[in-house]
Amino acid sequence: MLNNLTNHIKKFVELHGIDVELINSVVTVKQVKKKTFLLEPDHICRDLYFVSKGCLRLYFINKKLNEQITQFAIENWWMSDHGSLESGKPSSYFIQAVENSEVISISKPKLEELFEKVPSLERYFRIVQQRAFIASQKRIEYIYSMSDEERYRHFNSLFPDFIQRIPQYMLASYLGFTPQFMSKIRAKKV
Amino acid sequence: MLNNLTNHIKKFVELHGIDVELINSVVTVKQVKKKTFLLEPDHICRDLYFVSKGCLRLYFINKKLNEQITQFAIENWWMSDHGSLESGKPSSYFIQAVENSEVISISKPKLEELFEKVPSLERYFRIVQQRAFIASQKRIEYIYSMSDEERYRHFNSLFPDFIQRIPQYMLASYLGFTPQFMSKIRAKKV
DNA sequence: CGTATTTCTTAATCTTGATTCATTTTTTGA
DNA sequence: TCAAAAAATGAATCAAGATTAAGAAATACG
Repeated sequence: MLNNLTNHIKKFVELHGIDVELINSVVTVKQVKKKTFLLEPDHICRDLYFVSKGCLRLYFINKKLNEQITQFAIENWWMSDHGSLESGKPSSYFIQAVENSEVISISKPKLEELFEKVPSLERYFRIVQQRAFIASQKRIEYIYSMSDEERYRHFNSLFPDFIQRIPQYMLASYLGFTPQFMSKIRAKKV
Repeated sequence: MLNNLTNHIKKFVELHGIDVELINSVVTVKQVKKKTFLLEPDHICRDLYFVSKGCLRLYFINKKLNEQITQFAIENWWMSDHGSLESGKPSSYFIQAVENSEVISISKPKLEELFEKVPSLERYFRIVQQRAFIASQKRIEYIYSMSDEERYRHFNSLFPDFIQRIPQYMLASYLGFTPQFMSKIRAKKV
């Protein structure tokens, strides 16, 4: 649904009818099946993805050849490899659909054009970017102030329904420990 | 130097003479002595700080009653507790000068006003915010893909002159390990 | 359906970096 | 300039979580 995006934007800035049309004219809606890749390593990331329905994950393969998830995006979140997008250099990340999803994508050049035509989008993305930064800082704070076990329990209490949506090994990866350790603490809980 | 700020902004967006005047009319320059606090826990963070000279650190006291540094800011970096600034809730952080520094500060309401009068600042802060987010994500990537020792060596090779400026225990804190462990790997190096 | 693949669990052993406590070195400021 | 405080080092012991290696339980899908 195209409206999901512009409705989200309207929560932060005013949009006129013409703005909505302009935005909708440059984005594309994609239905992506579970396990589909939107980005793979060695490719330059050229798009921003807005999750209108479903769930995406961002991950890379670490030295021990395990998947390391660094981000999830669910409804109303943006997903991209901002590093690659900004620098134009090849990514080392995968972006993959965790569930069958609907994604609204916009290319970087189209977004730049939009900024000229709809200046209030600068503000929208400033605010969205700021929130992402705050969340990211909060995450670093948690990494440095809680043990893995504490962080697992904390995450559980904050996002009880999200953890139902994804396999446990993905949450273990996101939280930075092994599935085995996760089983251990879950067993303890009872 | 007031110019440090506007010169930095000009690297990202165009500013007219009048914009520069508007900006300079709402910011304040402060000379802060080493160890001075710009923010303390239980206070609401009301300002953004631009480091024109010197170095600031952002830290909190963790459960084990140790200082946990989450950010440094040197010349041309912004520093704030964005979480407290945005929510208006009390901070749990300290912002402290690591060296005698010069800081250009702007209050949140004044910044909001500025956004109305100088719209290109929206773009500037969007870009700056985006870079901060990318750096933050990169840091999370490093945390999850390197051992503490690797991260120390990596940080050393990336910022050899920065590590000269700060006490080692602060770097240990920032990297998330103890000063004792840091001594150990430094001793090993020879 | 029923088999193959994916996901989750258990347990034994091993490693990295924390903790504790003592000592040395460096820096600060009266 | 020298005493006090701050910062860095060292070594012994300890703990959280990784690794390895099975096996069990879910889920997907032909």
